[in-house]
Amino acid sequence: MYSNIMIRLTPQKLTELVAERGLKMTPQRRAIVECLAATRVHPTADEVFMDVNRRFPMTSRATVYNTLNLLIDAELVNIIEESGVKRFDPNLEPHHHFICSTCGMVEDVEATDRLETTMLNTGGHQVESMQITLRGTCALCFEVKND
Amino acid sequence: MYSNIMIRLTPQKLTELVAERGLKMTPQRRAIVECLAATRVHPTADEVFMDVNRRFPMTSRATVYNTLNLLIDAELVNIIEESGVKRFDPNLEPHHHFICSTCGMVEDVEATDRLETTMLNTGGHQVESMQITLRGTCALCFEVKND
DNA sequence: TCATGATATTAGAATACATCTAAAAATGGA
DNA sequence: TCCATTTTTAGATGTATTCTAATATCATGA
Repeated sequence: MYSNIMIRLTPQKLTELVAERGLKMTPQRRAIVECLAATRVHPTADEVFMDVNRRFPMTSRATVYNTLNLLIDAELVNIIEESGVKRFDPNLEPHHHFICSTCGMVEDVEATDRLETTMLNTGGHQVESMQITLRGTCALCFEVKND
Repeated sequence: MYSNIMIRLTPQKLTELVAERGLKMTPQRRAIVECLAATRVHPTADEVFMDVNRRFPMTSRATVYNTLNLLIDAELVNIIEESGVKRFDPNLEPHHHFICSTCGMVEDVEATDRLETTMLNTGGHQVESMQITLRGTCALCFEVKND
């Protein structure tokens, strides 16, 4: 399902960001980025917080939120909002999402050129990005339903 | 920009819903639906609350949230989540959205057949709906920036 | 290496949005 | 009109995020 050439957030990208902006490299920032870089489940802020605290107990929520916001601001992480929950997506390759209405799972869907070429009438606004969200029942939940 | 044939939530639809489910018709429910039916700005729950309170002072937030959730459950209203804010959309015609990154404005974008025919590889999941979100700078904000 | 100044982290308070609760009020059918 | 049921209400509670200000850490230059 996933190819290996996907562009992803890496610890190296954090180092670049920190240098660019005159920020400081900290173990917390590194741990948060490593957590994001290692997962494909689009974790929530709380999931990142808990993951980081396994390795760095005493990491505060404020630091997790600050770092996530820093990464979003730098466009190294995208945000997905669904059912009142924000999820963080470190996949930098243009792509879309499938969200399961039953279990809430969010999965990346490869973008195709065909769909990127939009014919939508946007009423004179400057369009900078396009995001498709597919909703439905994931293969697993569908199986559970029909047994 | 908007055609007149758009399918929209109407007070009549509320009446039908209430009859269908054995619920009761109340002035609060009617006022909330009238507020939604009359607007194209995709109001937040708080905006609905304030609008309804202009005509019905003492309407509680709980009632507004209950009614909005009832309408969402009945699929008479759709929800748009952006920047941590939920907005309510009474346009029932399949359509997409443009969101201005500067002012936060959400505008409906007509759906075209061409785009509905998706060629996306969805990895064996059952896709039930497709929602496109375009982001950028709206005509007004673009003008302000460039003067 | 160390001192220095700037930046980051922390715990807990504050805020914002949404839901829950239980008592009072309103609805609509008999 | 009466009555059972549903709805509404104000305020409490819950949940996610941001703010605060004191403390700790980082990285530069001496």
